[in-house]
Amino acid sequence: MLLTEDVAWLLKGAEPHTASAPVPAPSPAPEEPEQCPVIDSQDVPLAPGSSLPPVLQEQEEECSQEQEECSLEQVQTLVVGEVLKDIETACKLLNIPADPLEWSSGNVQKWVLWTEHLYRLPQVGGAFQELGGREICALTEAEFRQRSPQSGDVLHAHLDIWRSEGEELWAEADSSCSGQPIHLWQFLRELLLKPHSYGHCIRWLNQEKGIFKIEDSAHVARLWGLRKNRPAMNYDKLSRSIRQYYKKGIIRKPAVSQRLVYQFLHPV
DNA sequence: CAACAGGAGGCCT
DNA sequence: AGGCCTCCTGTTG
Repeated sequence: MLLTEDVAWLLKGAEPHTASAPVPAPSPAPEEPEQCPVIDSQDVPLAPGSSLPPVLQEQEEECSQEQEECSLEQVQTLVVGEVLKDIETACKLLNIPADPLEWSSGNVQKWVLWTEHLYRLPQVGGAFQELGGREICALTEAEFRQRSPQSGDVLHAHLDIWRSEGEELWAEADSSCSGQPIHLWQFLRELLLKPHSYGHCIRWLNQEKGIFKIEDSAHVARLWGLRKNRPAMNYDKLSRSIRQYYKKGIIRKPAVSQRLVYQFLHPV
């Protein structure tokens, strides 16, 4: 969760047009028109499972010495790749298009709720109700703050990232995410695969054995409810659905039963 | 008191 | 019919 937020500030500061420039249309990257769609960051020395911050620090130190442009570009490539993956995951989990311009008012509401729960922002209530994707994208940061004095600026920053990354993803995400309904076990696995985003509410105890623990039952239930459009979802009902998996051999209680700890039977 | 187990009925695709 | 959602009773730590 920290990562993406750090990334938000990093991107803001690193972008050529800083601060509140009145950007009318979602501005694609002004440079490198051809090679930017490469999401896979193979040229970057980063192990798949390793965390980002140490690398960033390393790069930034180099930045301050010399080769500012080159290092900065590497960092941006790295960061953009991570952000793209995060957005892609969120799209799948929320079942909304990656491009905010395509959002319905329901999608907007979902995104707001999701973002404020993911980053534990103060709840904005209906501040953005009845707004479609195009409308919320047209709002300035000031208007965001006006509608939500407490978290409007953060929401605006996140929407900015979605806007700049969205159109690259929407074709791919559209084909992969807006499909059949996701299963609960798939949803849980997706959360578990994004520990830096969801590790505070669900995490592996032993990934090899598929054993995981729900750290914040109410939070996980809320996210599941958002995904399924079930505002009344709670852990009591979510756990009942998990229990349905017992006889199907998808999830079980581990040998030593612990509260809020479950185990996938066919780990992947 | 919250998590846990599981029956039963309804709803939707 | 399968996969939940909802509501329920009862048990357990």
